[in-house]
Amino acid sequence: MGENTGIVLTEAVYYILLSLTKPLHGYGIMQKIEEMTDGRLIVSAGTLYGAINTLLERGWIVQHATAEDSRRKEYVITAEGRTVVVKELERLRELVANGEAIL
Amino acid sequence: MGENTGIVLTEAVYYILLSLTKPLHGYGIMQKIEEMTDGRLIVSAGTLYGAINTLLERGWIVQHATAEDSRRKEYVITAEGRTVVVKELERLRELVANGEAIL
DNA sequence: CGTCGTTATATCGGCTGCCGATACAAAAGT
DNA sequence: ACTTTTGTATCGGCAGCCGATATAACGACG
Repeated sequence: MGENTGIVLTEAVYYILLSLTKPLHGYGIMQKIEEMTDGRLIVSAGTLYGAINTLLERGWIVQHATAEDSRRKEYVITAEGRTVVVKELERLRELVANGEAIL
Repeated sequence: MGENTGIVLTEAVYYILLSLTKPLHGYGIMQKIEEMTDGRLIVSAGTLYGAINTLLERGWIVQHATAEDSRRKEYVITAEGRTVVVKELERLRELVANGEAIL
C-alpha cells in the first residue's frame, strides 16, 4: 500500500511559479529565472510555453489583465498554485535534509 | 550562449544514490527510500531496476562483490556517483534558498 | 506437506515533460 | 537598411517514471 503522495514539480515549473508571484510575461519569466539562478538555468522557449499551457489548464496560473499592450501576455500565480509551490518547497527541504544527513 | 550547466537528478535517482553509500541490494533500496521519506516516496520496481541499469552504465554505481549469496545483487556508489550527488545537493539548496526568498 | 505472503529481480508499454530546432514578427539599436 | 533583441508558438525526439505483468525462491503457519 502507499501510493506516492503529492506532486513533484520539475525544476522549470518550480521556477516559473516562483517567477509569477508578480505578474510577468513569458519572455520576462525566462530572464527572471536566468537571473535567479545566476545563469545556471536557462528555460528554453519550448519548455516555457509548453509549461505555461499546462499550468493554465491546471489553474495554477491565470492570465493577467494586461493593458491592451501589444504582444505581451502576462500571467500570475493563483492561490492554488501558491499552495503547490509551498508543498514543493517542503519536499525540497526533505531532500536537502536527507542529503545532508548522509553525505 | 548559456547552456544549462550541470546534471539534474530525478528524485528516484537521487535517493537511490543516497541509499548506496553502503552496499545494498535492489529490494533493500526500495525499503530504505520508503523509510528515509517516511513512506512518502515509494519507488516502483520498474523505476528502480531501470535506474540501476543506467546508473551502472554511467559508472555512478558498481556491483558489489556479494558473497555467493543466492539471488540478491548488491550495489555501491562510486566516487563519481558521490560527486554527482554532492553537486545535486548544492542545486537543491539553491532551489530551497530561492523558494524561501520569495515565499 | 501445501499454500500463502513476502522477498527479489526483471521487462514492457504508455504517458509526461524537457529540449533543440524552427518559424514568424515587431521593436530597437547602429 | 540591416541586425539584434524581444516575444510568442509549435513540433519531433528522447529520457525517465509508473503500473502492470512475469517469474521464482523463501519462510511461516496450519
